[in-house]
Amino acid sequence: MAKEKKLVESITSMSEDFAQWYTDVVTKAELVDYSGVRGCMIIRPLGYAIWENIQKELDARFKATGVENVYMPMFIPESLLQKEKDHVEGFAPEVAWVTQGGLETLPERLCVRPTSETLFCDFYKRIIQSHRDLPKCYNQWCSVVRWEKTTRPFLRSAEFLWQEGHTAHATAEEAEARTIQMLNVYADFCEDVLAIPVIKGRKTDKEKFAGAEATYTIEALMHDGKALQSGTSHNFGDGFARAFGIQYSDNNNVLQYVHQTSWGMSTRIIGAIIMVHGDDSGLVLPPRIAPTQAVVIPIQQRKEGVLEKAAEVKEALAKAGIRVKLDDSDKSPGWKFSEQEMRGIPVRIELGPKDIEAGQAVIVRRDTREKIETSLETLAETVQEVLATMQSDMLARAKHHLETHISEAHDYEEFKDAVANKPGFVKAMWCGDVECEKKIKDDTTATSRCMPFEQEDISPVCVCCGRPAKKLVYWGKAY
RNA sequence: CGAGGUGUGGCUCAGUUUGGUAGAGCGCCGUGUUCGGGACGCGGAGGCCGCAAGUUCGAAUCUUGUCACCUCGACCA
Repeated sequence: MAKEKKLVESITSMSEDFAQWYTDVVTKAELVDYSGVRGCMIIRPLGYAIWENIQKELDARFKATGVENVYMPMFIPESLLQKEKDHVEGFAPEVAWVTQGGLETLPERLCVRPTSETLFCDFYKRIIQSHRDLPKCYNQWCSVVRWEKTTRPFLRSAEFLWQEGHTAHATAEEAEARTIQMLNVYADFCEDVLAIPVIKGRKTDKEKFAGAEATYTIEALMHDGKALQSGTSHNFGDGFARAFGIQYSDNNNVLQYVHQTSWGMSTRIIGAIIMVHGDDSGLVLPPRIAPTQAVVIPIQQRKEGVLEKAAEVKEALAKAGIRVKLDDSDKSPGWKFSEQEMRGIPVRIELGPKDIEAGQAVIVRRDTREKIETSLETLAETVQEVLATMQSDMLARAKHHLETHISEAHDYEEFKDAVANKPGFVKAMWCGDVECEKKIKDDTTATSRCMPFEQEDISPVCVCCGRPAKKLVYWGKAY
């Protein structure tokens, strides 16, 4: 009896089958639908509204650091893509090609952008001549295409939405500073707005972006203990500049190569919101990102005055700046409760004849189902408070989950046991040799997630080979 | 790309072994009673069974081919 009743029978429970739970939530909360094109998803109004909020928040943060938005073509001539060797090798297996225009075969095939470094480089080469032209800090919101073998809504789709920032700087120091700055923008955004704590660190050479000198990442931990790379920021050094010939005259009139960065966050982060906060009743949206923060559910709505009062309450909340809706459909209240929970709306406000008589309403939190009876006079303020509390509680819970799912391994047996039996990140020392990374992956399927900025020294030797250790690495199974 | 699985009203599926008038539940439409955790009555609409050939008097069912999707691996945000 103590066991919580599962209110929504149509969602597979997390503990039973996490992958199926994810698919159920994504489709039943109407975030996405499958399309007629393999691996491509239809993002439905709720899913897209979440993305719009993400865009709004991130865009403001970018612009506060001096970033300007542009738009690049979605096609890249093959010759352009070929210019940076590591880059093309990294992306070649997953690009889509356009070979025909109208009825004619194209003289040079066009790649549908998997990312736009080459286009930005080609453009920067033309518009940068002097140190006075620097820095250039451009960003674009667009979709990209990667011909993935297996796909999942949000987590890995053949076409996905993202933003990609591309900057060019006079010095290596400036480029490095910008790389770290943008990583911090992502990390702060995840914590403050999405209530998702992340581990910040640097990727190993094996895991870094094709063509980058250094890749920094934020890694989030999903409810099932798997890691999700949630945003990346790359320092290209002058590698792309040399490949594309992007040079400027410094103040001594000496030609110098620019130093570049790029950084991106995609609709994949919506998958993180789902898998960090969701529960067996469906989606749970952090109030700050929720398209609808509160829904007013009238009880016995055909009774005299109920709907009118409900509409009044809704207006009052809207006036206070709360994103609120009134559900006056003729479904039963129980149905509406489940629907609200499935779609992750942070609070619902129940309002029936009894409440109206008492001059109150019942606020119910999505995350805890706590019921709070509140006077109608102070309802807006109380809802604001509840939303704020819920936001911070969600972050605290996610932090607790993260902290309690990090284990340490000092030798290989301990490591293999941790990967197999302790879901989450495993901290272990590494010698820096890619062969050890490969062996670990072959033996355990875990990959290096990052070398955290906050380094510790938990053992003098590599967890894999026993040679002297160079770095502490977070390892884990990843999406 | 490897291994498995599934295609039948909007959804979930039964029917296929043994060929013989296409079914159920949910949803949907109309209507009335309901309403504090997925209400109920009555009436109704909706499917050439993924697609294409073949076998047969007759194919959702048998044969061959083909396409799509899902799950798990290898590759990636």
